[in-house]
Amino acid sequence: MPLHSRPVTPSDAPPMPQRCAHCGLRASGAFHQLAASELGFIEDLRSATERVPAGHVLIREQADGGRLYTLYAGWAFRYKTLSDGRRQILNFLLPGDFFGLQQRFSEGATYGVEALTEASVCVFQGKRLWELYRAQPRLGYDLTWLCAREEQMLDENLLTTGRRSAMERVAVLLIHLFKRLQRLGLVAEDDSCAFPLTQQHMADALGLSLVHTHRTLRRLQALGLHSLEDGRLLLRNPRALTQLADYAAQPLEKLPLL
Amino acid sequence: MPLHSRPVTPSDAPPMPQRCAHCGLRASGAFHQLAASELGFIEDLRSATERVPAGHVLIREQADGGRLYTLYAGWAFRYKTLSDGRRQILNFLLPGDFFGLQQRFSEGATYGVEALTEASVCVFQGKRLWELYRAQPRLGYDLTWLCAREEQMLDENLLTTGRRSAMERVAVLLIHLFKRLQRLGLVAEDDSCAFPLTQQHMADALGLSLVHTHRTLRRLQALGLHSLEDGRLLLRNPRALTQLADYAAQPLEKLPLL
DNA sequence: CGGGGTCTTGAAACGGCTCAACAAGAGTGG
DNA sequence: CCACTCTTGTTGAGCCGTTTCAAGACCCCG
Repeated sequence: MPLHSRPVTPSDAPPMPQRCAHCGLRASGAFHQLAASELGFIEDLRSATERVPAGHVLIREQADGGRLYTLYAGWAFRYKTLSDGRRQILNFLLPGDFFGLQQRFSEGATYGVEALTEASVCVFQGKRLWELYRAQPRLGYDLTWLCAREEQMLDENLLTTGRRSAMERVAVLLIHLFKRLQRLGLVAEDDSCAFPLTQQHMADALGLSLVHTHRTLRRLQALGLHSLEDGRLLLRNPRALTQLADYAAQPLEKLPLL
Repeated sequence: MPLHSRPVTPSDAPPMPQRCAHCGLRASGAFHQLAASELGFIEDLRSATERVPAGHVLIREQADGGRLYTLYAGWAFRYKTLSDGRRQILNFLLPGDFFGLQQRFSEGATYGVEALTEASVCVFQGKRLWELYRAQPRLGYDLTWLCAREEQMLDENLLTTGRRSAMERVAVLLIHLFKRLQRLGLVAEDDSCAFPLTQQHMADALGLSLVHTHRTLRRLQALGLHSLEDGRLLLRNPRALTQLADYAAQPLEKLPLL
C-alpha cells in the first residue's frame, strides 16, 4: 500500500481574482468580514499575486527582501536549518496564513519558507507596513492577532518535540492538520483530506528520524487510528487519536485575513 | 562545587516608579524612546504594578483573566504541561518582556507563566487593547514587533529541541540567555551574569531529562566552556560555545517596550 | 533536628537513530 | 519501448544517546 502514489496537486485550483473583494478565501466563511476601506487598503498594499510550483522557496533562510505574504492556495512550511544540514520544520502554512513578518523586524529572514505543493500567494509591500498601522488600526490589530496565533501553534509544536513520544507526536500532527483543514472547509464529504506531506516532512517537523517516523506511522495505522493513501488522510478513530496525543482542541472562531 | 548555594534574589531591586516617564527600564537605554502621549497612554492603561515571590504563577494554564503584563524586574518563564505532568518551558522572560497577549485572542490562556525569581510586573487592562491600536498606532506596531520577536525565539527553541544534541542544547541555552542579559546591561564587570535557573528548569526548557542535563552541564564545564557557581554564570570560552551550538547572534537594535 | 529542595552519581533499560539495502512508481531521453 | 535516474517508501540489524530508577550528599529553613 504505497503512500507515494499521491496525485499531483491539481492545477485547476480556483483562479486568483484581481479584486480582494472577490477573494475566494474570504467567501469561504472562515474569515472575518472587512470594511470596504480595509479591503481597498489591502488591495493597494498588494504588489502582486504569484503562483509557484511545489518545492519553490518563497523566503530564503538568509537575507531576504522583507516582502510579506498571504498564502492563498496550496500548502507551505516555515523551516530553519543548522549549518550541517539538519532541518527543523517550524510549522505548516495553509490558505489564509500570513508570513514574512518577522524578517521585517530583524535584519533578514531568520527562517525559510518553501511551498509544499503548487501554491498561490498574495505579495505585499513590506515597507508600507507601518502605514497600515496608521491608516487601518483594525488591520494592525488583526496582524498582531495572526502573529499571536502562530505563536500559539509554535508553543504546541515545542511541547510536542520537547516532551511527547514518537507515537504522540505523529498523532498530534495528524489531528492538528486535520482540524485546521476542517476549519477552512477543506475536508471532503468522506471525512478525508488532502495530505501532501512526505514522511521526510513529517520527520523534520516532529524532530524524529525519517525511518522512525515511518515505523510510527505504520504502528498507528496498524492500530486502526488512521489511514494514509494516495495522498489523502483519513482519521479512522479521532477519539483515540486525540486521547493518545493529549490534544486540546482550539475554539473555532473566525480568523483574520490580510 | 555545589551549584545550589545560589543567593536569594536581592529584594533591593530598583523600586517601581509611579510614573512611566521615570521607568528604570526605559532609562537603561536598551529600549525605544517614546513620545509623551504614548507614555501617558501606557500609564493610563496600566492598572497596577505587582511584586511577586519566586514560584508565583502569574498566568494559570487554564482559563485566565486576559490581563497583559510587562516584566519589570526579575525572571519568569512561559510553559505548557501535558495532562500526565510532563512540562515544557517555552521560553524565559527577562525584564522588558511582554506577555499575556495570546490569551487575549483565544478563550483562556493556553500556557502558564511563573516567576522564576522574585519579580515585578506592570499589569495592563486587556479589554482596552483594541483602544491602543486606535489611539496609538505606534504602540500597536510595537506590540506586533514584540510578538514577532518572541516568535523568533520560539523558532530557535523549536530548532533546538527538535534537532540539536544535548551538548548543543545546553550550549545554546547558556549563550542565548547571556546575550539577552547583555543587551539589558545585566552582565557584570567580570563578564558573569545572574543565573537563577535550576537544572530542572533547564531540562524542562531543553526537552531533556534532569539527570542528562546535569551530566551534560558537567561535561561542558569539564571542557572549560563555562562555569556555573553560586547562581552566577560565566562563559569561559564563548567562541567554542557559540561554535558548538551553531548559534547565530541576532543584531542588537533597540527593543520596543510597552 | 527533621524535612524538602537541589545536586550528584551509578547501573540498567529502551526509544529512537544510523546504516544499508531494496522496491515501486514517475519522469527523461534515446 | 526500454534503460536510466530520481524520489519516496519500506524493512532489518545493531548501536548509542538519553531516560529511568535508585540512592546518597549537601544545604537551607522551620
